[in-house]
Amino acid sequence: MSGGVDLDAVRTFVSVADTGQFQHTAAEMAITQQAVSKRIAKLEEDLSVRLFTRTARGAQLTIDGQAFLPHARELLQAEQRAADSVRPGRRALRVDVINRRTAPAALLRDFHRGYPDLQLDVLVLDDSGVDVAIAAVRSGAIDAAFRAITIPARRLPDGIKAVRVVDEPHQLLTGPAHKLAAAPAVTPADLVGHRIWIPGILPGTEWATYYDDLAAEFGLAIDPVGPNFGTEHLLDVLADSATLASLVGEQTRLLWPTHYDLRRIPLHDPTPVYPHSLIWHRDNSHPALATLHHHLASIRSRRRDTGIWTPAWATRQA
Amino acid sequence: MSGGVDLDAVRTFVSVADTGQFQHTAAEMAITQQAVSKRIAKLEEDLSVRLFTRTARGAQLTIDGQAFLPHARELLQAEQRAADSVRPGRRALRVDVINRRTAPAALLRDFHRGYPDLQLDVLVLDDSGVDVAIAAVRSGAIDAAFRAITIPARRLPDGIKAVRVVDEPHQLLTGPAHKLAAAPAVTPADLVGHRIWIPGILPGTEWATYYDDLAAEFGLAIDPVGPNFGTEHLLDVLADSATLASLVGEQTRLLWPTHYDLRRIPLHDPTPVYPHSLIWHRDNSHPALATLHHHLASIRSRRRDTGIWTPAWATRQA
DNA sequence: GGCGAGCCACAACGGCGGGTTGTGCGACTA
DNA sequence: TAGTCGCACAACCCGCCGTTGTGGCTCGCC
Repeated sequence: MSGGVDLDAVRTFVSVADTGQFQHTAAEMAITQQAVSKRIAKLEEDLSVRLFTRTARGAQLTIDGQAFLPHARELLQAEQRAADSVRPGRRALRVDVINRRTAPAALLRDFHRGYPDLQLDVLVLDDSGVDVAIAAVRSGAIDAAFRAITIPARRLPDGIKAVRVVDEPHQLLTGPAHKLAAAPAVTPADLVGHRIWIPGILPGTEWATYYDDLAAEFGLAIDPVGPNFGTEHLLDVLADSATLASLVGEQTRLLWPTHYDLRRIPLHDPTPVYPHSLIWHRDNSHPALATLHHHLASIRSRRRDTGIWTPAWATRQA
Repeated sequence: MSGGVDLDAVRTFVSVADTGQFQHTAAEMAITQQAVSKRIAKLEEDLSVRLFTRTARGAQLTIDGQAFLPHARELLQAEQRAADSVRPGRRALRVDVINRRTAPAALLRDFHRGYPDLQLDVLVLDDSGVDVAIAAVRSGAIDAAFRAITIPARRLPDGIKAVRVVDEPHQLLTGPAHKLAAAPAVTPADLVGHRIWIPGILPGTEWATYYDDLAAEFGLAIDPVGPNFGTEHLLDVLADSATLASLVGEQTRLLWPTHYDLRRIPLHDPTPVYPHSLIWHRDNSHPALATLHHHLASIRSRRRDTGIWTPAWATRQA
C-alpha cells in the first residue's frame, strides 16, 4: 500500500500500450528495455494488478490495463495542465475576480465556453483590495483583474489601464415572512428603516467602500459586520427572518432548499449596480488577453446607462 | 527542462498550502521539516517558479502558487481515480460495450448522469465477440457487458446471466442525391436492389452475424467489406453518392458538416433492431451492479415488442 | 533593546530506488 | 533444430531523497 503512483511509470505505460512493445518505448524514451520492464513491473506492483500480458512478440493490454489506460492519459493531461498553469512565458491567461459568484466570474465562464481551447485560470487574490490587484497586474503575476476602481483614473500607475465593463445590478434577497417579500420591485428609498445584512465584508475592501456609499446615499442601514459563517448560514437566517434582508448580484447563482422560499426582488429608481472594471497592463502581450478584450467588446453594448446608481468615485472613471 | 512532476511533491505542496506551515505538513506526512523544504524547493525548481513566500511564521502562497493549487488538487484526484480504476476488490464498475456510439453507450452516459457518485468505467474489449465478453464476465475482469447474444440461453456458462435490455432501431443514412433521400420512411423491402455499405465489419463478429441475417431475411445487398477509413470517410462518401446508403443506430450521434445534408430515414414494417443484452455474473456483488440493474428496469418498460425484426437467434432468448 | 521561541534553509551523510550491462528463457519462424 | 525476437532476472553503481545537525531570520515579550 505505497499508494503513490510514479508519473514516469504512467508515461511509460501509455507508451507501451500505444506501441505494443517494451523495446519501442525504450528507444522512444531513451532508456534500456530492462528499465522499461522494471518500471512497468513496479507500476503493476504499486497497483497490485497485472497491466500487460507478455507475449513472444510484444506486450498486450490486459483488461485491467485497458481500464487503466484512459485514466492514465487523463492523469498525464492533468499534469500537463498543472505545469502549464505556471509555465513562465506561455502560461494560461490569469484573471482575478473579487469572488467566484459575481458577474465577472459568470462572464469568464461564458468566455471559456466560447473559446474552450484557450488556457484560462480564474483566481481570487486572497487579500482583497484594488491596490493588491493593480500591483499584481503591474508585476505581471496576473494578466487582468475585474475590480471596482475606487481611485481616480489618472492616479493609476504607469502602464495600467482600466475600462468599466460590467455593471452588476443588485437585488434584494428576503425570506417569505419579510414585509417586502411580496413586492414585485422596490426602490432604494423603500429600504429605509429595514435592516440589510451583508456578512463577511471586511473594512477597507472594495465591497465595504461600495456599501458604505450606498448606505450613505439613501440613508440605509446596511450592516456589514458580524461573523461570516458562509452563504448557507446567511440563507438559513434570511429564510426565517421577518426583519432581515440582504443584497445580491443579479447574476449571483445561489442554491438553497426549496422550502426556504427566498425571494429575489429587483431594485429600481435607481438600480444600484456594482461597477466592475477590467484592469490590465498596456504592455501585456498575452494572446488570450486580446481575445478577452474582443469578447468584452461584444458584450459591453448591453450595458444600461440610465436609471442606475453607482458611487461618485465610479462616475469619475472613463 | 526535466518536465516530470513528482506527485509526492504535489501532495506536499497541497498540504503546505492548506496548513500554511512546512512543519505541520512534516508532522502530517511523518517526515522531517527539512524533507518538506527540499520537496517544495525541488518542485519550485521543476516548475521554475516560486510557489511560497517564506515568512517567520509559516509559508504563504504566491500568486503562482494560488494559480497552481487547483490544478494540483485536480492532479491528485486524477491519480486517485486512476488508482481506483484497478484497485482490486473495490474498483469502479466495469462495463463493456461493443462500441462507444451504440445505444448502450448512450444508456451508460445517462446512468452516469443519474448516479454521478458511482465510479464507472466503460470499455470496449479489443477482440470483439460475445465469447470474449462472457469469458471476461466469468473471470470477474469486467462486471457486465452489453452484447448481442448469438447463442442459446441454455448454453451460457454456469453463473452467467443475460437479459435483453435495449433494442436499438436502425435508420437508413443517405446523401441528398440518393433515390430514397426524400422518403419520410422506408421498409426493408424498399431497400432491395440498393447497395448498403457498412465498412469495418470484421467477419465472425456479432455485427457480421447480424447484418448477414438481415441481408438474408430481406434479400438485401449489405456490403460489409472494404477498408474502414473511419466514420468521417464513410460520411464523406455517402454525401456525394446517389447509390450508396448506410445503416446507423437511432441513438448513434454522428457529427458531420452541415453542407453534407445527410438524411436519417426511419425503417418500418418491420423495424430492424439490434438486440443488446446485459450479461453479468450471478455471484458478482458489486454494489453499483445492483444500481445498474435498477436503472435498467426503469427503462425496459419503454421497449417496443411489435413491428420489430431481429435475427432468429435473438428471439430464442428469454 | 536584548533574548527566547518559532520556523525555514543549508551542510554532511547514508540507504535505496532505479538506471545500466550482461545473461537467460520462452515462443514463433524457417 | 537452429536462429531470432522480446521480455525477465542478476549484479553493480550512481544519484536522489531522506535523515541529523546547525545556522539565520523574524517575530513577540519582558
